[in-house]
Amino acid sequence: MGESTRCNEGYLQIGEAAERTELTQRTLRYYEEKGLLQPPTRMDGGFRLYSPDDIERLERVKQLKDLLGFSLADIREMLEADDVKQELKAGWRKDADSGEKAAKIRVARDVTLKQLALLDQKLAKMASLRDHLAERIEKYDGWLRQWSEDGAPEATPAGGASVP
Amino acid sequence: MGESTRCNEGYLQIGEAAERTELTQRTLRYYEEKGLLQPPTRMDGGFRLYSPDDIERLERVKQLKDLLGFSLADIREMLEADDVKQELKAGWRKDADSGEKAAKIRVARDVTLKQLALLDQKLAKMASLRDHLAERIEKYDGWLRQWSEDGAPEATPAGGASVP
DNA sequence: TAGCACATTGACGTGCGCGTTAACGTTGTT
DNA sequence: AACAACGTTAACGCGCACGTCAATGTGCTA
Repeated sequence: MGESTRCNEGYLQIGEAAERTELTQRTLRYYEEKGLLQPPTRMDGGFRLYSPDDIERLERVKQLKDLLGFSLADIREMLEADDVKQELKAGWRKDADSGEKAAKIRVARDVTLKQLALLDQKLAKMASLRDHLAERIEKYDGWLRQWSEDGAPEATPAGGASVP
Repeated sequence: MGESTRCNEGYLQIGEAAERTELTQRTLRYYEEKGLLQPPTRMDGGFRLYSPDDIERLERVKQLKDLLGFSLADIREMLEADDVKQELKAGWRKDADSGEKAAKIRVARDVTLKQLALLDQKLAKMASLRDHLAERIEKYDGWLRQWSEDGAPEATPAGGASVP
């Protein structure tokens, strides 16, 4: 078969996982080594098998790295809150006493809150920067208008980028 | 004198410049080496003297680095638009023909526009991430409420971070 | 003029985030 | 059984963004 319906239900080998996430195999192994993913399951021969959840996590790592420019260590920290969520999704019904559960959830909640606060700070600063840029553009346009009225007459059909 | 009213009008030596900007002397020299600043003026002996404009620029570099996580090369590019602004501020009245000026300004404007578009993309993605985090917190709170109603009764005065 | 804080260049070192190569094992097909 | 395609670990290398000496020169003060 040319098309690959290879491994069990949506589980991917490292090559395919790398393609899907647009990361390199080296990077996947590196992230595993650095504890950003819990080690994926292996085939009998030792080949890594990435679950859909693993893929999801890899995509979150990528997102965080591209977006925030954080170090992998920082990202590792941030993802620890995710882990609690995963533990919830998995078989937690029949687990230990509810006090522990609640405590863990509270920790995860607080961590997430701090992340949110941090993100809001960044967003605010970036918004401010954005406004500065916008102002500058208006100034430029002002100078250009004044120049073309006052001085030499020149057509000015500059290419524009839309700002939705 | 204990207080330092040292160099001429607001010009700072590298040590003080480093303090003001919260960067290291090494970093300042490195940024200069990499062309992020035009080389500052020197005293007779060769000591660097940073003008207020230099300080401003350093602070912008820092802001861009912290905020966006860009490489210094990227930042260098972004700052080239700033340079045009500076050229405007300086003696440009009696300069070359107005066609050149207008062309330069148009270039700067377009570069700035692209930066703005990029920033808006980032902002959008970050806002989306923010919403995800907020949703998660609500879910956590939901679980916690359900647990405390359904199961063990426990006081829950978790420390909160305000989100203005 | 001595002394001390501060600066200069130059060189080497460091941690991160991978890239690259080598030597070797596994899978699936023919 | 043979073969290509894919995977494994281990090790070295690299570019970036500086940190950290070392040897030397400068500025101000006493």
